[in-house]
Amino acid sequence: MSFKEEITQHFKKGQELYLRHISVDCVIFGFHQNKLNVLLLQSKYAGDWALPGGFILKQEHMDDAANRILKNRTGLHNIYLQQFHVFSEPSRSTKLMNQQFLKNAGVVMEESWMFERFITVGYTALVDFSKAQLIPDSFSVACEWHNVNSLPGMILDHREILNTALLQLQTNLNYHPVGYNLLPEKFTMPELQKLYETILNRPLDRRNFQRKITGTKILKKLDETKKGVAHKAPNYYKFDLKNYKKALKGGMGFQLS
Amino acid sequence: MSFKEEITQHFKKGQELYLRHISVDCVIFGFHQNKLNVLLLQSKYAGDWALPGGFILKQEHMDDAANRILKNRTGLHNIYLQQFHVFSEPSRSTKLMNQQFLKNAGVVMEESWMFERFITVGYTALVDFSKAQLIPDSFSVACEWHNVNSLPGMILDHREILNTALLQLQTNLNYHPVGYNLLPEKFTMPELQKLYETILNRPLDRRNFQRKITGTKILKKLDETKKGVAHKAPNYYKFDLKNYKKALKGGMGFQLS
DNA sequence: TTTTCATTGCGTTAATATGACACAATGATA
DNA sequence: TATCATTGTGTCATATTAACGCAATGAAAA
Repeated sequence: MSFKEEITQHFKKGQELYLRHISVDCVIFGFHQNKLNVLLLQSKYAGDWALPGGFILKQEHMDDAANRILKNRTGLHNIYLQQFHVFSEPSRSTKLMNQQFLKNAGVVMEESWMFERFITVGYTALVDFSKAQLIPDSFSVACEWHNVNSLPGMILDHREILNTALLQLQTNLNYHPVGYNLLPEKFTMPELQKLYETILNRPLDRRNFQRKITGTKILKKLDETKKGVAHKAPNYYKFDLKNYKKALKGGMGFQLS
Repeated sequence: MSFKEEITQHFKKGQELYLRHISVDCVIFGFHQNKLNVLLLQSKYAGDWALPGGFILKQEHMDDAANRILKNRTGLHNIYLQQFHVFSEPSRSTKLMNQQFLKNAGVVMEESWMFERFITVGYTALVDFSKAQLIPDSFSVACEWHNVNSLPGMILDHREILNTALLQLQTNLNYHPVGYNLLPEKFTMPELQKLYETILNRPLDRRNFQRKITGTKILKKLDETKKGVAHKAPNYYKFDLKNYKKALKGGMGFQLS
């Protein structure tokens, strides 16, 4: 099936499958080798990059739609994924923009549910870079991680959505724990600190960080040190899942210095 | 025009006017005489109470829709009103529930955009109880303030929406100022404290409260004391609007004891 | 007029949290 | 065996917080 046929099919089926006017866009942050990346798709014909997104099935919970999108792009599931903001600027997408996209694809349509105005709900997640199996959707040629400090051109208001998510991630770092399903089962304190530093984009005091994190009780210290490393071997920790999840809801309430 | 005609008209026009599947519900808190109230509408035929809500015009920003609803119910505008959560449970409203509502109203319709599934965006605001001119919408017999501690039966998931808003209001109290367009131009420290205590539903230490609020610089102390009161006359304050708005965005960052 | 007294403004103190830094222990590498 | 970057633990001055004391105020009571 050609792309033209595929997309035409998709557009027709979509009208029956999805709620109109509403989309979901996911800002999926990935952490790997002390870099904070975000998952982007390159549009087959627009050239610019887009957040992984999609629509809500007529009988689907919006959270499930977001999880479905995440799963389809990365193979990951059971990830802490949460809505953070609704973007509803009437001019955020226009009929002309959407038609242009199709024209580039060689498809001519006068009317479609896709040409109508969309309000989008932003979701954000933090995943383990290395565990994700990236798969582009049918509109895209590429599905890649991009460093948040060097982002390519992006479609519509996706840059704004991304910035909002990043700001929110940084703000929430003081109140909500981070790291589960992002770090390996066992990890060291310096590894956890690097994660925080990468998100905040600034250095933290090693000793104060340890004191504060330890104070939250979200960690369990293991009777094991990392092997085969130069210099003093750091201790292994794992998350105390019970307290971790409690902190996810209730907050941890400390300020990072 | 009878209600039956009116509602039939409304339903037909709505299809042209509004985005489908999306609604807005406002949790409008009102403060008056040291009580925290919330604005509710009583459905003409359902009996239960509902949050003031509505739909988004085809070319309207969602924030504008929320402000329009607030304005229509209370006459108030330029109020700090913000989205706080999207409620998208597929079963939160059903065709049967909506049809039943109409049947009660004596209107029989087989199909309507109103019967379709709705995702609703919750907005929250805090207004001056006494400045609001309450006006029910055409679906409602009453538009009244209800104390948050004694709420009546509510339709759909409106109770859950309200609870979410209240929790969020309490949580945000540590980071965002409250009181502007809620207290009179000039107010006393005990009055401001009462507002905080009412929202948090617990007493605060008078002296520590004053020290912390003063520390945020959102207040300007006036050279004037309240007249005609028993006991020592408290000083008047007003908000330093510049710092207040800065704190609205950036946060104040203190914990209330 | 004088006294009473609930309330306000300002201050104190102890406990706790924070930011900045010191130092010994570790263990692969030189 | 010595080196040395890194880790674990601790110290200390300062800031913040929670809890409370006390004199000043001024309408109401005596």
